[in-house]
Amino acid sequence: MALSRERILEAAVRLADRDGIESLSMRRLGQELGVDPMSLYNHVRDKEGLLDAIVDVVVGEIEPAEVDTDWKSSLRETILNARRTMLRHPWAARVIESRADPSPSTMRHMERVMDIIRGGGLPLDLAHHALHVLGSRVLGFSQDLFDDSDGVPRDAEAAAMLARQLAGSYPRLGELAAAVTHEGGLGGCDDDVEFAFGLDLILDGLERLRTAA
Amino acid sequence: MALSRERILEAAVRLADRDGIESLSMRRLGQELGVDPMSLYNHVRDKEGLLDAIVDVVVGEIEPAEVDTDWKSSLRETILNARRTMLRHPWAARVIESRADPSPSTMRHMERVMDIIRGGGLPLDLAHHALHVLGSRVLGFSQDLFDDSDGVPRDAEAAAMLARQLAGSYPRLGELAAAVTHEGGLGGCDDDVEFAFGLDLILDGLERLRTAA
DNA sequence: CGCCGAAATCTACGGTGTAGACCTACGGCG
DNA sequence: CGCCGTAGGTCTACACCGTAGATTTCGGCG
Repeated sequence: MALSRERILEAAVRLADRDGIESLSMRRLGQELGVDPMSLYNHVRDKEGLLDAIVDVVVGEIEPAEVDTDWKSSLRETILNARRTMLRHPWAARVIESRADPSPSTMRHMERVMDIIRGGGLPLDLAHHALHVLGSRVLGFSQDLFDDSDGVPRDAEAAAMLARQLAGSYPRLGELAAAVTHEGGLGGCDDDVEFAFGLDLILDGLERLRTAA
Repeated sequence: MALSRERILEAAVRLADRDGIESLSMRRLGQELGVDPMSLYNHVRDKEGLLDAIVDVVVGEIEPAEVDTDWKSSLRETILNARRTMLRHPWAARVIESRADPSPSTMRHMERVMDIIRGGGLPLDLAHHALHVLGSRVLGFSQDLFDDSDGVPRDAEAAAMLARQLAGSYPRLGELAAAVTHEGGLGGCDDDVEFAFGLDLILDGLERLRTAA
């Protein structure tokens, strides 16, 4: 089977999915394909070019939303689709952020997003703000500062212990941790609902600004 | 002058500021300090430990907000202070995102943020949501998907050209680019006002949820 | 002085991306 | 058929990286 750009990209994505992005080296990739590492350079400018390319592949996997008269629903669906894609390739967010310029499929995605926003009747300046405030969320990044579904899900005992010890130096975070780890009120911390909560808060804010204008 | 952890960290931050984070290697850093690279390992576990440490230094530079009765103003000020710090160290955001756990000064910062939020009267569950929706914004990351102050600020001619060529494949982005590059309506694209816009939209949304509850 | 422990250094190993020379196979053409 | 240009695969080699492990240096103290 002849080496080809497509085969290289497919293998690269597979390797990153399986072993993590830090394991994606030209040598490992060549090995994966049973080929000399230098052969890859006939199909890809350099490693940066390879990363550009697999980002393009992954972003290209995002499904467009169904046509829908309601701009908020369409946008919501598009962004949740993006998030689903990024969850399938956990390394992708980091790599995308490290690219200087958006890839073609990223441009296509942004165009679709912008089309939904403008089609919904938001004026150009508000649409511009919307793109900024949504930020990397339009590509499905949850952009959480740190993972507070920590404390190991099932070990409620240890989690509560950690929350209590946290409370010594950081009382406010301690009470939060205690509550999140089920001991107190809000049960657990579902990333999906948090993502949706933030997204809806932003979309609602935008709509309010639209009707105000 | 004896080598010390403090001197190492200071030099590392300086080097990253000056030459970019990708130039920060143990060898380069040793050279910067006129010392054998291996000497650094007497004060730092390994390179990851070094990165952990300089993140902690940078986040520690964030100034707390003045005491203020208005939680929204205090939080706004804290977050804008964080942003100022991050703008001084453009590499920091990327490095912070690559850490698995928050550093001590990050914890302190989060504690202050949480204290402001809770002090403002937001119930615990809403405070939890708030931390998530603010995400990395609490550390001042603008998390823009790509830099749309592109097109080279001063070269309005070329920028308009680029906008027009963009309009071929991506009409919605094209009209946006045209407007942003001053030719149309909204003049330019100020990252600071965009950051503040998004922040205020989120803060206002949170306040509305608070009063609704 | 001698000794000890910590800090600094030296050497070396296995990894990285990739430049440049080399080889090889194949399609087109006289 | 023979030839040759070219595209793609391979080989070798270089400069860099992080760091393990052995070794040397040096300041303070008995």
